[in-house]
Amino acid sequence: MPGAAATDLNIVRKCGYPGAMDELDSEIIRHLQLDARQTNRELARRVGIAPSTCLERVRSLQQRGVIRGYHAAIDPAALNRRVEAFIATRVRPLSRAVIEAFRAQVVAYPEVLGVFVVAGDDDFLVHVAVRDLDHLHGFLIDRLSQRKEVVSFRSLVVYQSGRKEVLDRLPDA
Amino acid sequence: MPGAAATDLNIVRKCGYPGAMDELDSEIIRHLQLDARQTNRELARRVGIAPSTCLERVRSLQQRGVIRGYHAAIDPAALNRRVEAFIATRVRPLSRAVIEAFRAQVVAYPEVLGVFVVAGDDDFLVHVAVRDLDHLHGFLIDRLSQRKEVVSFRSLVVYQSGRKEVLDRLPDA
DNA sequence: ATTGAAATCCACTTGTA
DNA sequence: TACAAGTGGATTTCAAT
Repeated sequence: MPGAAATDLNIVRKCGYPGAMDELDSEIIRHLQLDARQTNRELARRVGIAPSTCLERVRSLQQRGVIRGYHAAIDPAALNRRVEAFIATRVRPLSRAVIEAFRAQVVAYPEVLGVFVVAGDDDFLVHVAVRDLDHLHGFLIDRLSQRKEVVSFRSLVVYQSGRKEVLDRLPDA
Repeated sequence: MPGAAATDLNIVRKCGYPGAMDELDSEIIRHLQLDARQTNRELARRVGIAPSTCLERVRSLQQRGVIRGYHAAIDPAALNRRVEAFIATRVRPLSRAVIEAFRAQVVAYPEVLGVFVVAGDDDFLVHVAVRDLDHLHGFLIDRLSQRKEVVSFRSLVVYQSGRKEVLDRLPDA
């Protein structure tokens, strides 16, 4: 069926995502970002479709990888993490092997929230949340400085942070 | 009852969080970070308590603000956001009013994932996710450069990112 | 504070348009 | 693909320890 195949490809090209992502999917995603634990009935009512239809949509979104998971957001203070920082880090040599090893091993440290490989003067941005400033210092000298590939770093301690919980789909144009 | 008050204060000081956070709470939180949509029965079975007890613990954690919410994680590509970057930004004057206005208004831009007020050479780290490099450029010149308080910025485009989904509680010692 | 049972509500499946 | 109904199962409440 070449006609159908062409249509599918057009949809993929237009939306930039296989499986189509219409307005209904976007609405479902928006509501699940806001509250992932609401019942399927609530969700269906809010987006204006039947519960069974809604359930099918959600399962499709999960299977397509659009929905990657459902996570509880925890107060950092309850996890004993009152100090948050980004650590801009430079490593040498800048080879694929070094970058990959650094990324994988650093993200495994319990203090680390995430590791970003970035373009610019710095090679990495390491996002950490630790108990206090003493423990940040401890992380820097006991973990980061111990690594042979690290040539320099500087800390950007976070005084305030404003994160967005619900992200809308950006327009194609 | 001064004895009880002293005990409560000791608990607060020791755990760093009012309401106590024992091992059971930590286990519940760990499982809910991994999968926020699992049923209460599953969760209860995994931590080894009765479903009704588990429900009570979860509700207490919510009421105490330890659990802040449940959010679905969405593939950025499905949201038409294939380019991610941090933008280190400097503003002047560095007054409380300017900082607060910048933070509140910039986080409201649809491209922005989060805004961090940081210590160091840069005043802010603006985390964005946009359609492509052209749109990143567009954000920089149409949004950021338009703001009177912005004196300079530099982009750190993210090539790879590794984020942690489950955060453990750090030890008190 | 934790538990077990009862009642209500929801998810999942099947059938149909 | 979307909807409607029925069944099995889960959530929630409540009484008791």
